[in-house]
Amino acid sequence: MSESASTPTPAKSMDAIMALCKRRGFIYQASEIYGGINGFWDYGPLGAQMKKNLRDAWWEDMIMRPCWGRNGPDGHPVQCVPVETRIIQHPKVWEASGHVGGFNDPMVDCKETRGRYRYDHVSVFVPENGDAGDKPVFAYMGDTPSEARQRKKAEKTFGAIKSVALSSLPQPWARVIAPDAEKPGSLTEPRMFNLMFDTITGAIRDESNKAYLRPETAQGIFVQFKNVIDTTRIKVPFGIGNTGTSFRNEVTPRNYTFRSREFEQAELEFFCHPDESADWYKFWRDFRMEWWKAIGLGGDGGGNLILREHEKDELSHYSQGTSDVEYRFPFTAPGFGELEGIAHRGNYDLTQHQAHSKVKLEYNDTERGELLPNGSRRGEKYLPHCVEPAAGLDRGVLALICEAYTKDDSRPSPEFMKFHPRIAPVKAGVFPLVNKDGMPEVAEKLHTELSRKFWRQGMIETDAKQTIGKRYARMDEAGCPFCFTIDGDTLTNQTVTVRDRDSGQQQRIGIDKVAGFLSEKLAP
RNA sequence: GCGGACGUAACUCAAUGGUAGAGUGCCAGCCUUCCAUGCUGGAUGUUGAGGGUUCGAGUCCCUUCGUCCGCUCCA
Repeated sequence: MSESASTPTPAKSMDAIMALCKRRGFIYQASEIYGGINGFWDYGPLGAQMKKNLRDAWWEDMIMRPCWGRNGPDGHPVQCVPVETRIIQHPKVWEASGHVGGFNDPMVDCKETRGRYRYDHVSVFVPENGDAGDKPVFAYMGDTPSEARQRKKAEKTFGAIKSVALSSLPQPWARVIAPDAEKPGSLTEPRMFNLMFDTITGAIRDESNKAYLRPETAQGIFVQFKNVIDTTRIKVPFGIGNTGTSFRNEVTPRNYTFRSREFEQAELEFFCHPDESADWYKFWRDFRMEWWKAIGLGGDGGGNLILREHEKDELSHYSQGTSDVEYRFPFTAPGFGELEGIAHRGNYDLTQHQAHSKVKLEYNDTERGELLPNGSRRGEKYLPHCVEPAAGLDRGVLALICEAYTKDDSRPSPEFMKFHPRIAPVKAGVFPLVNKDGMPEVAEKLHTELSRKFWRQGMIETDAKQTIGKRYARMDEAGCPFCFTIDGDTLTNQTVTVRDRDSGQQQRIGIDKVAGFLSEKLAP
């Protein structure tokens, strides 16, 4: 999450949004009848369809027709192919990727201040000769206020001091004063926080069969890079996309579905020549921002969405650039929470997997290298660079829900969901104005027709009970963009009214034009 | 993992240690020719779970699970 000084819109009530999501069947707590399970959430009927719509939109706009048919920075159409890789990979995949090392951070807690510190980040000021005798020594965290404060105290006690790692001191640390504590001896022994879930493959429970649930889908793509090259005719530059579930054993799942322990990612790894990678990075970064706006996060002039370029010191050593698409969630406002990261990863991952697997992953680019007398090129072998737009689909759903949630007490239906028609789980409602005089029959016929044509995109609902106002209000709450109503005139002139969710305004169109109308509105 | 707050119907919330309720929603029927506000009736709870104190616990105590806030974490 990051802060920004731009003008914040008044934060919506997260409690109201969560209540609506439960009430209307967007999101349920996982295993709710057993008391729930921390960090896991299920989708109800509307949520499941909505998330599918988001996933489909990503699949269509990133893989099947990338970037809406636009050319890339090389002047050619962007090319991408899909894969579907497994949650469980060979354990060495995660050693190569650095996750096995980096995901196991020992922590120490301070019993006095309740502070928690990365064990390997804690340093200690001790006397220069290393012998503190019976006196306490002073722990600190680099680059925090504790450093200067503890340095001052240490110098007062010992005069000349030096800094050593906490890990170099023998336990228990009875004479160590924790970074923000007053008294010595408050630090616990280091404890491991396993951020990757593990499991055992095979029937025999044996540590040697230990496997991990993936913390990201990306590695499955890198691991299959060579197969994709070898078994398709696709050429660099191109992308490989993958959607699927990942797991992170978050220390503190928080903020509704925002930080869940099980979540779905939509990741593209776009491979290109090193010389072109900076251009592709900028291209994808800008397109991804544009895409989120196009599916419904562009409200308020897009003011709740920002593209945040990482500072140089935030970047991994191999990266030439990383940006986050961030949304101003009600629980992060006035700050922002990450929806998607677009990272220039260089050839780090392919290099790692090549080294660990001992399999050559170089690409033979036959369109580069010196021109030969026969008119062909000598070719150039290289490890492609990679640009990675990695989106969180569950976070996307949550952002779209937060953005869509609208409270307007001047409306008959004060709470409604302003979903983009492409994302809305319910695409249309078909109602008889009153439940008699032949109207229900006409409505049922139109409902059947629309259902047959649009079931791939979402639900078409119908309802003849209660007043028309109540039925419109129900549709507003579900975020259904259009309602078609059969009234007395329909029976004589074959027209229906179309009600627009956001304005409440109506127009009449021919009943035979309804499918065409809807089709046009649902297009990307 | 620590500290704090909270947990009652599908939702929002009441209930002095003394018979678990309301509004909304939902269902049925009636009435209804365009925006939840017309009428009648109906269903729904082991008060998150488990234990304890008490003649009696939604209420007090303990344990546990979950949610929210802060710390921490966010590779």
